[in-house]
Amino acid sequence: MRADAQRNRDRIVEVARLVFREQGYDASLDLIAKQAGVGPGTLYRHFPTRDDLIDAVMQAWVDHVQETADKALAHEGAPRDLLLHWFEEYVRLISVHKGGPAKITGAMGDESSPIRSKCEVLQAASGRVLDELRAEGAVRDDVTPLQVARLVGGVATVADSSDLELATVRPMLEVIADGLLT
Amino acid sequence: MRADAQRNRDRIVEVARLVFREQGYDASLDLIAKQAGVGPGTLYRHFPTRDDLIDAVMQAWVDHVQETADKALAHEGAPRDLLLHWFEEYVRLISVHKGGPAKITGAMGDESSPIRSKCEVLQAASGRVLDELRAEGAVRDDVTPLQVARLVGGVATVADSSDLELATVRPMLEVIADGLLT
DNA sequence: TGCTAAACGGAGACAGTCTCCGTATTGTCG
DNA sequence: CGACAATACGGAGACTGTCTCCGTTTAGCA
Repeated sequence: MRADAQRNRDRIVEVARLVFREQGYDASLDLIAKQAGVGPGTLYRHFPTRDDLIDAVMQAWVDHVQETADKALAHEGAPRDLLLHWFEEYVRLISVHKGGPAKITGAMGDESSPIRSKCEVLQAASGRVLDELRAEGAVRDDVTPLQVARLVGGVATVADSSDLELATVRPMLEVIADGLLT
Repeated sequence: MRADAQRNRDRIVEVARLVFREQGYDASLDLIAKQAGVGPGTLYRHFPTRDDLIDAVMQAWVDHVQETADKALAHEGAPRDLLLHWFEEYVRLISVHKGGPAKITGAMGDESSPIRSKCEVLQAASGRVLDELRAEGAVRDDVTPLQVARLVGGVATVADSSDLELATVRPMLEVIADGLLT
């Protein structure tokens, strides 16, 4: 890629990150282009679809997911606590941007979504936690990690769109955790 | 209301029902107006917001909810079966239109949403089923009906946006049911 | 029949998406 | 260094959807 193209691409992603955080994932792309000091054409050439741009913005977020999963795994205590703790972190992780939960959970399992690659990291992290517990025989094994991700993602989606407090969300996560534990 | 106004209103609702079913709740309102043979102004006077129109469309749906809840309650069998059966019906009920689950679950508990009145019927129906089971001491009582509605609504939202089969959804509902049962 | 309040409808302002293509910049090769 | 592809830019503008304003029409009543 030509140097100027790279520069512009970086600037667009940087601006998009800020705008998305402020206005949610449905912010105007033309506005992002303008704020980045480029024409709409340039933005659309680099990122043909909105999802492509979101995908780029999420790159940084991926590292954060990895780290959080590591911490959750290091968490000492009863399986229920570990599970609940991870669920809470999971909800927090996918809720950093307004509309994030729906976006991410919807993309999960959708082969054609460019966001999916990012979801895989999340799913992998989730899988690690689940495997850990499964090895101890603490959770039922007739439910796939993907289904668990969707269950928790569903709660996060509702919480996001209804602006629910963590205190309201926790009992719902408890239900899922209890339903999962053997 | 003047007779011609009533006629137009009815026509708009009727057309909207068909269009929403086909294209989902984000179909073009101007198109609905055109199909109903009225100007956009007329549509927007009757229904200032999209939600107001959706609300009107849902009126018929409410009766259906009532009826389904009655049937579920008449369902003989173990509490787990009753619960699971109701959950499946619940998902089906709120999924009749594309985008319905997100719309309905998001409106739940939002005082200002015009759709909420319709959700109340759903919540009431859900409450009846839950109360029935609670009376038998079959389900935990530290979770509110609203939270249950959100849990199941979350699953439906994900299922809707990911086009999941009922077979994929059922295990997720089982998790919730098992987490709820004492 | 004539009047008035109510209702209509469509032109058009506005905002967002996305593309096309003339112009400008980059990097390479003689 | 200079010229020439190749690459990238950007913005005008087509298109779609939302929503409003206001001149025109109509229903219903006296």
